Amino acid sequence: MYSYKKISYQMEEVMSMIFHGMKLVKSLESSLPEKPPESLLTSLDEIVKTFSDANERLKMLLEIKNSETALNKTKPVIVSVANQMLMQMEPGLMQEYWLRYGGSTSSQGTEAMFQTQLMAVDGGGERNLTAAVERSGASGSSTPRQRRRKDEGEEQTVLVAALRTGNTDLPPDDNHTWRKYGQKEILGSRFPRAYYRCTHQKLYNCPAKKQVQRLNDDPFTFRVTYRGSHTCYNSTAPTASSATPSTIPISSVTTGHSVDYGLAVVDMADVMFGSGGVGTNMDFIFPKNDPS
DNA sequence: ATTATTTGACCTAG
DNA sequence: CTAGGTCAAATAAT
Repeated sequence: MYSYKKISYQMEEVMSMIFHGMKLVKSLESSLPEKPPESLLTSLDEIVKTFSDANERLKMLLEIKNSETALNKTKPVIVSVANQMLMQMEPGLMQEYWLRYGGSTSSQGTEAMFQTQLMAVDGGGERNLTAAVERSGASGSSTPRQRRRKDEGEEQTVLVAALRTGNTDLPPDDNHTWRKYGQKEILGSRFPRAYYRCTHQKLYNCPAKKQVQRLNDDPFTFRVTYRGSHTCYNSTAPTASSATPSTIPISSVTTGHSVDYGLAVVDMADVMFGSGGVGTNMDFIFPKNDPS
């Protein structure tokens, strides 16, 4: 049996794959002129495979979803949902495609990209759903645990002020989701150092980590050190309107570069599958503020 | 029932 | 050996 948590988690993976695909497209696009045919082929292969995988995965998810909710009206709508999501996620990319492939007012380019994949949903490809979904089964119990190497790329240190508002001043909140995995007393520091890693480390090897250390002299300030940039595309939405920086950078030293996407994939999954209980609310098709 | 945090053990570079 | 970083089992939170 599948829980809904599981499914929306799977949805996250699908969205991540799509993001990755789009990234590949962009990178190909920017280096298109000076690309030798061989490497062009390689790039295209990779892109096709990425989207194809996402397509397969999405098909399975929809099969599951449809079989679990006796209702059946999702299919025609999915395309527009995908479009809507893409517009939210990558307006820039959409625009590019409109210009290039002569779309009209609606998002033709991207629509075309996805139509092929999503139409296939109707084709009722009977697949072994269970096999692919519950893959993470038993493995060799004694893996000689690989140890971390030294120096994992860039490093960025930021000083942030603790929140003055009332209570515990501990969690400075950037726009990523972190999972604490350790805490250590540091020699010569009055306060412990906390270790976090990206929550979506599982969504294939997102290496992002951070350390949070309260300053000795100024307990109202934290030193946050970031290591590795996110390869997951699941930043929590920094909505343009809600510019409430709960975290105030005082100063920063940067040696790296990171990409931020506008909307969390997690939220995408919620749009499509809802975050609530099982089999409820088929209105997930429309935006939250839909009048109806 | 799943996901997150806590915390001592464990690991590795120096 | 020590110090800092990470793992993972127990525990808490949702």
